[in-house]
Amino acid sequence: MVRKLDYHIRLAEDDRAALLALPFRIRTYERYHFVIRERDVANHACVLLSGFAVRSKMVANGSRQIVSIHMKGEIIDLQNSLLNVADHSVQMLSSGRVAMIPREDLIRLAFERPTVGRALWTDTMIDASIFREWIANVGRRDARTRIAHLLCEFSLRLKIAGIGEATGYELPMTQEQIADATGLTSVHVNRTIRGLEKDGLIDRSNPRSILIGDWRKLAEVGDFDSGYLHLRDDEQAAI
Amino acid sequence: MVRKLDYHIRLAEDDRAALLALPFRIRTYERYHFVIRERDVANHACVLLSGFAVRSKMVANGSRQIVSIHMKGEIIDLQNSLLNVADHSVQMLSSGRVAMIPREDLIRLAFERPTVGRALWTDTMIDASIFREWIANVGRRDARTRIAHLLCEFSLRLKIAGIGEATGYELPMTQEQIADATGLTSVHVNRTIRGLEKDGLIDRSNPRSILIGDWRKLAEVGDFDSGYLHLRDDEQAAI
DNA sequence: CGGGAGGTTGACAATCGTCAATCAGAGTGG
DNA sequence: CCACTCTGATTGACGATTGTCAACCTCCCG
Repeated sequence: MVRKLDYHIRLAEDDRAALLALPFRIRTYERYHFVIRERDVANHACVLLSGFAVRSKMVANGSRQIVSIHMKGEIIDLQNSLLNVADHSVQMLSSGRVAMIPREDLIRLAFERPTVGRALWTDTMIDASIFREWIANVGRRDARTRIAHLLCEFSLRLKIAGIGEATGYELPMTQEQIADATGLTSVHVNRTIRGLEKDGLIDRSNPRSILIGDWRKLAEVGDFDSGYLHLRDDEQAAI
Repeated sequence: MVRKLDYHIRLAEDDRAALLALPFRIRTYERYHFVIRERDVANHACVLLSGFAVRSKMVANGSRQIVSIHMKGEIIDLQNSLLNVADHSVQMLSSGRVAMIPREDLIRLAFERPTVGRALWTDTMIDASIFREWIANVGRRDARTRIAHLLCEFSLRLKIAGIGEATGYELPMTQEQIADATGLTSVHVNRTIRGLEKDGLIDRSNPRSILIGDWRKLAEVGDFDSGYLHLRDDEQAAI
């Protein structure tokens, strides 16, 4: 988490130390367990220490929409906690550990140390930028493009976080979860993914991972422009 | 704007004064003019003083997605300015005035005065919450529900801002713009709106405004739950 | 009075969803 | 080791929502 916050706003040594000195409690969650549910009251900001998690919302007809996917090191529940009552659920995709930091301690730190505060605020902003891209993804792109876009985003974020390679990575999502993230049905996701495979863009011979044949080609199919991730210039250039 | 920031985080008199003392430059924009375009570098946070504006993104096939709609008093370009390079465009829906505050002055104030900082941060968070709801709206609801939801959100936000009534308001959007906000086509928006009219849910006898017959019924059709707007308890209760 | 933007409508096509059946693989208990 | 079960992937047939194309209409404004 410190590494991630340090990404845009350079943190001084004592800022890092203060972050690490925050009180916290660690909890382990099983796959598919909820860290928090819509409408609950949130008192803690949660940092994902291992595993993957999603944030999601339910709609009236019973279907759900995944609004973001998170990997280790990311802050998954700052938004709910600062707004007090949760407008979305946070659920584990795989088992993993979560550090829970009391809300007030984090807020105090944010304003005692402007650099930390600015880093947290920036993190919130980038979250919002990704939400905007997802609105466009779900609203204006066809199934093939949507899924390719999602795969590109995930591959790049994993690479930046030092968890995977751009050419392939472990994908902890079922096709139904991909459907919930892209606003499609699992059946259609299945067909679309098979189409991407047939065209040699991806390889799913191992059903729990993704191999990307030609990243640039997939990015083109997925109308993927990494600008919205607001990467640092050096990493932007390395894509 | 001060009024809006004061909404959740109670500002002291000197906090308000400091906000009002921020340097700014006022610009007037005509209808459809751009305040900022995707990929531009943003140096100013913009506050909408009058009129309406949208934020939007373009996708590869040439269509665009509106990701949010803004009314007077709202901060429309804080996100682009803090992230430096714009990931989306800001465009006027009607002519109006915009106050441009130098980014660094606003950031300095945010950390000099924690209360102001917390208010700005909260504003960012609520923006993000609305984005999440829009992802769900566009991803998982059918056309009728989507449009009804949009109309409900707009009506409520106008009411809270003291600009309109819940039962009816001026709607500065063409059907094509509604289409871009809901991920539909203007033709389908037209048909869907006519359907809502036929069922007596809304009245568009004046094409530039919306009259809502039965708010609760429209909210039900639109699967609208105001939780994601994070209203204050008193106003939440008054719905 | 002409031009243009936006609204309305119809016919038809395409994408995507629904329903349902089958299959493959992992874990479990006997 | 072998049923048994459960979850998730796969496939086909069919249907529904939504998009496309194109025409026409209605204002509003210079």
